[in-house]
Amino acid sequence: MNVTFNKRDPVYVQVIRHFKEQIATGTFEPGQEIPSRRELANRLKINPNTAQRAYKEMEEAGLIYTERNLPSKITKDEKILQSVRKELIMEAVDNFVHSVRSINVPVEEVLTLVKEKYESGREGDEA
Amino acid sequence: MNVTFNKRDPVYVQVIRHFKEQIATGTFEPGQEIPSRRELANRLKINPNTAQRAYKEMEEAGLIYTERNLPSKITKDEKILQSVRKELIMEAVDNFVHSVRSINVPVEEVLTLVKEKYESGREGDEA
DNA sequence: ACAAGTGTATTAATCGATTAATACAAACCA
DNA sequence: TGGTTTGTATTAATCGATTAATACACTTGT
Repeated sequence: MNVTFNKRDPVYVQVIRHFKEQIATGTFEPGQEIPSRRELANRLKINPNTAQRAYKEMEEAGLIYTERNLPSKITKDEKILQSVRKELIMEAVDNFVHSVRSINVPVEEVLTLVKEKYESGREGDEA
Repeated sequence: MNVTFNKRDPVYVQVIRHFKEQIATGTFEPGQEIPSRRELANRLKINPNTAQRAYKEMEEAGLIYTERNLPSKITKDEKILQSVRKELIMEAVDNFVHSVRSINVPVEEVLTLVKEKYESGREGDEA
């Protein structure tokens, strides 16, 4: 549970992003308990309401669920879990293609650059 | 000179981006005159100060230059002109690779998706 | 000389999302 | 039972970047 915040995006957005990445990589199991709002706030040194906001949006998106006032858990819905990965990928691809298209970069050049860049930092998996 | 603004990014940032794209694609020639601040503001329906801010930042970056109070012009420095394209591309590639790495997408899958997406919308050149 | 168009600088207002404060309700556990 | 921990809701404050208002200086062309 290590998150480094940039100051460009809102904290709650970055928290959501972090959870989505954990889900997409399979670090979170279906049904797994996640930290309480206050617990997460303590760990990340953020305001409890900010944690709450992140959790609330994730719950509305079906990523987590809450029964009574027990600690929230990762959804067990495999469809949703898989779609998280797909959506993260598609979003990245869409943004990227849009960017390079707007400056007329040939597709071959694009592919070469991506491949090189991807393989250049190839050790372990730092986010 | 057609710009569609989103409401996520500041206007002046989008204006700069627009000019950079024009430079990167060669739509602007070295030394070419560009619209005055007020003229641009009129065309784009934005505040003159917003146009000024965009121009000021572009001037600081060496993209344009101003002699006395004549209309500003695109720089003639080929080094800078070329670097604009390179930087736009590199920025896009960096962001993209970072995104897909953080969710462990294999490079082959990434390349395939980019290629497909890139070639899917293949007609004319809409930004 | 004058009018209209440049670029520039200083200062102020806006504006909205984000973050925070606080209180409430329910459940669990010792 | 009582204290602690859940989740939740409502409201308020903050906060900073972005945008806007205004005035000035200079040049050009008629």
